[in-house]
Amino acid sequence: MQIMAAARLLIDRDGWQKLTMRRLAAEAGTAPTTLYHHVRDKEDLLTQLLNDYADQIPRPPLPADPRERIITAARAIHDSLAAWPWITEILTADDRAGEAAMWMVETIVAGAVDCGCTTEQAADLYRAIWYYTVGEILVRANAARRRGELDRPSHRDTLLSKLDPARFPHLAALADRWPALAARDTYAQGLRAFVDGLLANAHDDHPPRRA
Amino acid sequence: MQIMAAARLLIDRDGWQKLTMRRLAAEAGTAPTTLYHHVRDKEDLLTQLLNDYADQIPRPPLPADPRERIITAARAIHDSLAAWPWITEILTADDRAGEAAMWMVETIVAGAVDCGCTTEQAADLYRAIWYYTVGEILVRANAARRRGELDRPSHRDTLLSKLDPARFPHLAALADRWPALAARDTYAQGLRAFVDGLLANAHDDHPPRRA
DNA sequence: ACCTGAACACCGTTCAAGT
DNA sequence: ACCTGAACACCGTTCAAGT
Repeated sequence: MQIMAAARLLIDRDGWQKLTMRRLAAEAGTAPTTLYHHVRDKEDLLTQLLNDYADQIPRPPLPADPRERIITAARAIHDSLAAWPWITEILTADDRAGEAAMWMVETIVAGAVDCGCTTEQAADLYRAIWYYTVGEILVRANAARRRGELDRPSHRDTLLSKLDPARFPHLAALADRWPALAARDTYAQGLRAFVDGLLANAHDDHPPRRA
Repeated sequence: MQIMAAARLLIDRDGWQKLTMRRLAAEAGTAPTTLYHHVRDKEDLLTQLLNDYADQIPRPPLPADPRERIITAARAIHDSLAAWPWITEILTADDRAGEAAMWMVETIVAGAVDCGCTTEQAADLYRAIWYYTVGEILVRANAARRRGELDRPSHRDTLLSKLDPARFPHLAALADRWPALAARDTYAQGLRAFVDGLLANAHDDHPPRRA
């Protein structure tokens, strides 16, 4: 559909905050009111965009080891969302996450069960990983956007450099290295630690058949 | 300030999406243009609201054990943000997190260092916990808002109940229990697992002096 | 069927003018 | 100093009317 292509173009060029029905109509070469014959309202438009994108997320080959399957599935979703981070904002603001992402949920829950979790523990593990993934994408995407918009010195960085070393000894010592540290992509590393911790804690409550 | 009190009232009553300069002026009993003598613009207003709230977050007494200090600090921030979740949206969208939250960063970094982490590992640990915390609050707050707005059946839940059991065996089996499981507050449990996993992985790379 | 202009009920913000 | 009405440049959406 013509409209969806125009919407994708505008979002990539100007950011999704700048997408309005009127701008979209101008880009698509129609009247704003015409759009309402193709989508119910703006929310519906964004949902369709979300689902189209979700359907495109490639399913990676899954390793045999269940723990690695969990990590592979989470990383696949993370990397796809990170490539178009505004999608995540709709995903959390909106309910209609499509069936497209369900393979990831199933894969993670199945992996956790194969690691010896109960189904409840597996569901909790999935949710914990989802929270971590969403948070990482939102925080880092907004930080990146700000770096692009602002000229140079972020508020947080200047605040860090002026901290009282008596009250904040570790932060003051880290201040000049902080921007470089915060810019690193540590998602995968954190994910691995999280999965390890979640599985270990699950086994404490409910030891698996064979350790 | 009169204006800030009115803003808090409106946000609590109607949600922060509904807060507009014009509505706020009406509530405060002035003209919309008058607001601009007290705040630079709408973003400035939200930032002031954020900082006022952050200053109020109580600092809990910190236990002696460094791992428990990390968990206590993270939970204190989490619980405060969860009580007024829209704050988190501004916190991620906006850069100007005040000095008020810095004690939490310092406490977590210091706790990680006391657990044997290098400063880099401590900074990574803090960031990972922050991502998890932000994600948990945003996802759950939006889910709760939707439960309030929508009449009853969430899209996700109906989608879950119609899953093909052949392709999604675990999810299909969990479908009817999913809403109840997802409504549970598992933040603290996940936090503990995450901290355990992060510290264990850090020690693999860099074993602490005394284990 | 598909499209549209006019219109409605809103926004955030500026600025010259009032007390 | 503090406040304000008029105005500007926008929004999303509806609806009767056009082809």
